[in-house]
Amino acid sequence: MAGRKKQVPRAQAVRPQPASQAEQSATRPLTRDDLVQASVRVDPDLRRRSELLWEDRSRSTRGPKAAFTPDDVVQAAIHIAEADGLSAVTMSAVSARLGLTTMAIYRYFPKKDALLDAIVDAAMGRPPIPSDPRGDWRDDVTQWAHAKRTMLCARPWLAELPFVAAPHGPNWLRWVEAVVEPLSRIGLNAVDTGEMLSVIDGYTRGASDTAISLARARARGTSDAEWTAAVGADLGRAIGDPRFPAFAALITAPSGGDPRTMETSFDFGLQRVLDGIERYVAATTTQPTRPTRVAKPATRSQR
Amino acid sequence: MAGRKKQVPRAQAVRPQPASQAEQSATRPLTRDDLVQASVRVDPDLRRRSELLWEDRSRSTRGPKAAFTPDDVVQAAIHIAEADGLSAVTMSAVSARLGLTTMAIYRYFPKKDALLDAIVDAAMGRPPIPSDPRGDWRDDVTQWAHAKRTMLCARPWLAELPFVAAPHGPNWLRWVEAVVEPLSRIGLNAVDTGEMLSVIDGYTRGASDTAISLARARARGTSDAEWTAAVGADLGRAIGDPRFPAFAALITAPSGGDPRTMETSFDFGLQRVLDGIERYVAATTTQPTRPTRVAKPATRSQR
DNA sequence: TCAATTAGCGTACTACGTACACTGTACGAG
DNA sequence: CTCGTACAGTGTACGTAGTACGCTAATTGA
Repeated sequence: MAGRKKQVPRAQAVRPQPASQAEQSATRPLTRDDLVQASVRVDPDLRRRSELLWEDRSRSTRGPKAAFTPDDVVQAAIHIAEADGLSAVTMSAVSARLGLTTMAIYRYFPKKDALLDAIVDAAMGRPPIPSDPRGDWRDDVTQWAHAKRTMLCARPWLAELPFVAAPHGPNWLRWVEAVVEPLSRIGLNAVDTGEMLSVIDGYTRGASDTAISLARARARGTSDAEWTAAVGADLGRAIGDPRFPAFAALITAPSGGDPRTMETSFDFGLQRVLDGIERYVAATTTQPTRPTRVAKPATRSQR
Repeated sequence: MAGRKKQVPRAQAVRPQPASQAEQSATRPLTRDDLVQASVRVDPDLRRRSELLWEDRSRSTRGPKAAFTPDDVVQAAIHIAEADGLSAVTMSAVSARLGLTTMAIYRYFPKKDALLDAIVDAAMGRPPIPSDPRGDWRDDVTQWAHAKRTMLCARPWLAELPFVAAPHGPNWLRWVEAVVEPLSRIGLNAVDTGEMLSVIDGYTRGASDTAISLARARARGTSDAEWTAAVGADLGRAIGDPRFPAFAALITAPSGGDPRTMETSFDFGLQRVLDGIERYVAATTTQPTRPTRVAKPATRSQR
């Protein structure tokens, strides 16, 4: 009943927020400070899901002993997801794997959403530990990005979940911490450091999509040849279509004997991103009075 | 029956591809050329879904006239998604909106998957048209990235779909074309142009996540204050926790009177990415014999 | 000892996707 | 003009998933 679907009455039209709130960040733009403010009044459903990720689940000793821990349930669900994909993770399947009946799972997680939250966080695992605090931040960030990409590719079923809106659990914070630490070594102020975090994490997740798609196809039993054929067939529709001349030229151009694998491509792009960060760092530290680089949308601010 | 779930038998263990294929891109690395190869033998289900996106749906004149077009169905579904979220898009709801019974939808789309594919492509809409071919590529790419981000934020329910594995429809190709065109103006070779495409699109999608999350909260009726409180409450758990010192320091640091909105933050990061690309362009064009920049993973290749 | 608390079970209800058979309609070949 | 073919939409029914609710039994603090 407390689900978040259909909270809005059907009669309400396309624009759920008529005029009371900004639709983009126009009238009341959200700033970083807003995010840091203390929580006052939160959607109780999300609140509960978040708490389930963080709270210590060992309160009462009364009653019969539980046969499993919440983590056992999560591991069972992850096992099913690895084997048969996320769609096979049903409450029945998870309980059956533990030798329980369907409803027993609800003693561990009140909703399937909450279980999925826990699965996401557990599946992320631990990030690599950065080098010593005197190491080169660029090496550590590179290692982090590759590790995150590898993690995402190893669990392609994670991409089937709405990654964005899930509550942030301990492992999520661990991953963030592992990249903020080297980024903090750059010497930028907090705001800029946050921007760099967004750039690197954004690139890492966004640019891993193709590899994730391949990994998912493999997990489904599709051969690499089949996958490339399917993707190639879609992209190939651009060839000869007058609507897509530039893209058609791109994919038909010879690669010139420099075949790059997906991972080296990822690394190549990552180094460009890090180059851009370094250029900013150089410009900032050389010139202590950093100019405010606020750009109007769709307009290049600075180069 | 033809679904892609449970194709792999349950007994198969965690690693679905034991030794026949490479697990990462180690033994048989996939290169860009593989993608361009002609299609031979493809998953018939995905094949069909892709064809439904491209084929001309006006073949036979026999039989009764259809009351709607496939696009009418898609628009009805999109309307429901905008109003009540993606979970409200059921076959019943879509047909009811058109004044039909549930099963009538299957005359237009054989599976819900196929309908969702069409919804995704239609919801992407048309990209902005690049400036004249003599314009600055950087302006056009910046405009494109902002437009894509705006598009994603305007339809936050798109993020609930597994964006990655969906077939690529006409609008998807239009968006790609719209950014490949200015990228082609840089003067890089095809391989490098493809890399830059990946960098920019990856950053754009990945770095839009927070804004999408906010947009989704708004669509659900959550106020901005509630959303910031929820996110802030999660992030705030880092404060005081010895496991997350760097991140705690980051979010507790004063912003120094330079509050950036989400959109300016996005643009700031985008300009860093474009800086990195420009730096590479400068290095490449100055020195015609471009060195092969292939990095081993987790190791910086060049700076 | 006993009352409170809680693990797991069984039943039942709802919603959703969709297979299948059926009805009626419109066109085109004869 | 007619009639068979092809197709739009309907109605029914089934399987699966999530989960509300109440029950039983086990465990332990008071």
